[in-house]
Amino acid sequence: MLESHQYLRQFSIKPSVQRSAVMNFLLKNRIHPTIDEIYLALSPSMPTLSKTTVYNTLDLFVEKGAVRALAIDEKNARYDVDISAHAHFKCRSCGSIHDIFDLNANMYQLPENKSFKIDSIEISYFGICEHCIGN
Amino acid sequence: MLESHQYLRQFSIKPSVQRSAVMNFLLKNRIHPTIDEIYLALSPSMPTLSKTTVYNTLDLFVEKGAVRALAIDEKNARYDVDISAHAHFKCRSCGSIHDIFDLNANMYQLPENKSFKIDSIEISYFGICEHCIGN
DNA sequence: ATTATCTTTGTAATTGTTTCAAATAAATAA
DNA sequence: TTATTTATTTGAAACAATTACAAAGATAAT
Ligand SMILES: [Mn+2]
Ligand SMILES: [Mn+2]
Ligand SMILES: [Zn+2]
Ligand SMILES: [Zn+2]
Repeated sequence: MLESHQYLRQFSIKPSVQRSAVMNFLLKNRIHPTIDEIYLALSPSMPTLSKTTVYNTLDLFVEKGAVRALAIDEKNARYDVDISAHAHFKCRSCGSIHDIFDLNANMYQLPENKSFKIDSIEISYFGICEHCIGN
Repeated sequence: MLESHQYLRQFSIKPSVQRSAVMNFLLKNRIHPTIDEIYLALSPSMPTLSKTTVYNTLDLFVEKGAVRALAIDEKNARYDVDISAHAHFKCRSCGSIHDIFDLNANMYQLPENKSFKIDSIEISYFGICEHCIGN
C-alpha cells in the first residue's frame, strides 16, 4: 500500500485510500482485470467502496498514463498496469488474458501515415490456452 | 443481391432474404459497421427486419468464417467482410475505423508458443484521423 | 397436405457503463 | 481553530449493447 502510494505520485495522481487500494491490486494482480474483478476483490476489505469509484479511478489512471486500457475483450474493459510495449493473448474458451511477448522495435514502430496521426498500437492474439486444452 | 447470394453459399450459409441483405450491405459498405449501423441502413427498405435477426446473422457469418468480428471498438462490435490479414486504425475522436495496411508475412506469422494454441491475430492502431485533425 | 425443421420476430432480461446530485473528505483561507 | 472552498466518493437512476426466449412465419421433407 505504501508502494502504490509512491507509485501514484510518479504519475501525479493524488493517492486517496481508494486509489491506492486499486493501484495496489493492479500491481499485485497482473491479470488484466475487469472493473468488476477489481471491485469484487476490494469490496470485502472496503465495504463502502462504490463501483462508480472504481470506474472513476481507472479512468483517471488511464488519463494520467499510469495504466493502459485494452480493447482485446469485447465484453468488458481490461486494465493493464504494465505500460511497456507488449502483446496479449486471449483465450476464446475461458476468456483469460495473458502477456505473450514484448514487441520488438520494428513491430512496435508506429508507421508513418499521411491520413492518420498514429499514437499507439495494440497487438492481440486469440486461441486456446494451455489450461483449457487440458479439458 | 444476387452476388451476395452466391457469396453466402461459398461459406455454406443458406441465403435467406435477410442474410443476403446483410451480406450485400457488408460487401458494398466497407466501413466496419456496427450492428446498429447495419440495422438502421436496412430497416427503411425492410421494415419488418428485427435487430435480433441482425445479431443472429452476424453471429452466423462469424461462425462460418464469412466475416471477422473486430474488438477494436470497446463500445460496439464491428464487422469486417474483408477476412484477409490486415491491420486497422481507429480514430479516438470520431470513432471511425479504417484499413491501414496488409500484414506482411512475418508480421502475420502466428508465433509458436508452448502455453497457447494461437489461431488468429488482431493489430490495431489508434490516433486521430485526417478529417478530425482539420477541425 | 402434414409434419418437422429452420429462421425471423418482438419482448423482456441482463450486463456493462455513464450520469448526476448529494454526502464526505481534504485543502485552503480567515 | 473555524469557516470556506475544492476534490473525491457514493448510490441511485439512466442508458446502451447484447442476450435469452418463446411465439410466429417460412422452408423443406415426408
Ligand atoms: Mn499485459
Ligand atoms: Mn478491415
Ligand atoms: Zn483458457
Ligand atoms: Zn476522426
